Amino acid sequence: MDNVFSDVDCSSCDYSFTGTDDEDSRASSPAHEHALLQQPQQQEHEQPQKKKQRRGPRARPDGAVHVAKKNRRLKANDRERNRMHNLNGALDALRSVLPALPDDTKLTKIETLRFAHNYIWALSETIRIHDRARGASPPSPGSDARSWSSSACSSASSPPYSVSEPGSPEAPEDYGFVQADVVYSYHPNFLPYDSY
DNA sequence: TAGGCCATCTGGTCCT
DNA sequence: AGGACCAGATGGCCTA
Repeated sequence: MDNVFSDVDCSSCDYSFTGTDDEDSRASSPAHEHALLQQPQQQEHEQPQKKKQRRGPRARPDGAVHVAKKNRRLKANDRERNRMHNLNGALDALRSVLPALPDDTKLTKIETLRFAHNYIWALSETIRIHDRARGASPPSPGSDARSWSSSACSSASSPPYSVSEPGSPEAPEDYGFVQADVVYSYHPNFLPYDSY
């Protein structure tokens, strides 16, 4: 719930100003100089002998333009950071509604997505089987999650899996949950990663 | 120490 | 023009 940013520890925030830059790192804004210029990549590949050549004496634009450019970049970095934090928050929220693994290990991002996918599918299967058992009554109108499961999975086919990736399951049994009633006894040792 | 996972930066592209 | 989104690159941390 409130662990939305739990995995965003600030261990990675201890930016050390490396002072290297391809462009120019001197235009650091005091507001977030902590987020600034973690540009190790440029430094990393800087050849000791061959100094990285600028494109010419005019490669560096005049100060004002350059500073404006730099500021835009910094703002973009900030937004991007925020965006990723939001994404991680959503991922955490997703983790919080998934059954917890016994060893309390935190699912990785990809595992979370796969697990959620499997879990939704399994729950949908449960509902479908339950509905069928109650007299083959069609899914109630307006049913949301069921709609796709009853249409796309009308014959217990695999859930719609838009993210095609190598080894992505084609058959339901590849999803870790073979029978829908298995959901009731959700297997605590289910390792989503292994299914792929 | 290699490999996996992650956060961040960055430049490109698309959209409003 | 500026923001959102995306993918590649990079370096840090952790674990087998």
